[in-house]
Amino acid sequence: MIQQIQAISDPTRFAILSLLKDQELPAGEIAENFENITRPAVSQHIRVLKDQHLLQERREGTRRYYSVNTKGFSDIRAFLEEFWTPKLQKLKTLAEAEERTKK
Amino acid sequence: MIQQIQAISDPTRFAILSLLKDQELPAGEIAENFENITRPAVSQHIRVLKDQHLLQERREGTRRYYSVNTKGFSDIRAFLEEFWTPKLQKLKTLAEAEERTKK
DNA sequence: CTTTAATGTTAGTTTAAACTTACGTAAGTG
DNA sequence: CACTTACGTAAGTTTAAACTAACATTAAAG
Repeated sequence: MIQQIQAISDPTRFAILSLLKDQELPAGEIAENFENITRPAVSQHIRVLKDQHLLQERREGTRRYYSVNTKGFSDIRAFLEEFWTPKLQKLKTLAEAEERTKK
Repeated sequence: MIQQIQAISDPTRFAILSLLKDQELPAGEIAENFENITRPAVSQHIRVLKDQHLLQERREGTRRYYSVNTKGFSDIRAFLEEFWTPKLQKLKTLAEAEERTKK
């Protein structure tokens, strides 16, 4: 799961994901969207994202269309939910710790 | 926002966040939880997380207690929600693309 | 006002990973 | 079956960031 977060954290891969958020595109067109990055580099990033199940592939002749795999984000989401949702136990622990240091 | 994700993506920082999920701890005790990492390294990681507003600090004498700043996760959460939530427009675009390649 | 405890900071080294160049492959086209 | 198109892969280089060792700081205690 940490590997999924690492996959997302790279700026280029983040941009690729954002690009594919609402559409599917072939690898070549994805590369055209970036001026400062070559096609092979994009290809490698796609591989990383695919390995982490964050992208899915659809083949059509020589073309390979990529789109975001919504389901791949569920683990990351669940993890972040734990940070977002305030825990009663946590608040209690914080209060106790504060109490202790006052002594 | 990409910097927040990068902050979380490092395994050591990820472990620190997990450790502080339900409790606050002073820097020294955080470091004690990791065998293969020195105290200065932990200190640097704390700095990165604090810069990205993912940790908050409470000073008590010479000690500095750290805990997770729930609010700091809101941007990341909002971003991931967009991937999680299936978009009607997206499904439409995917269908159209599929149609086009069949010609 | 020196001393200690807890922590932060800086410089320099090591390590990981992103990128480029060159080559390989697989599916159509004439 | 040569040729092209669209893409993937591998080797090697470059770049970024994690780590260590040594020094600095800040707040209490004697």
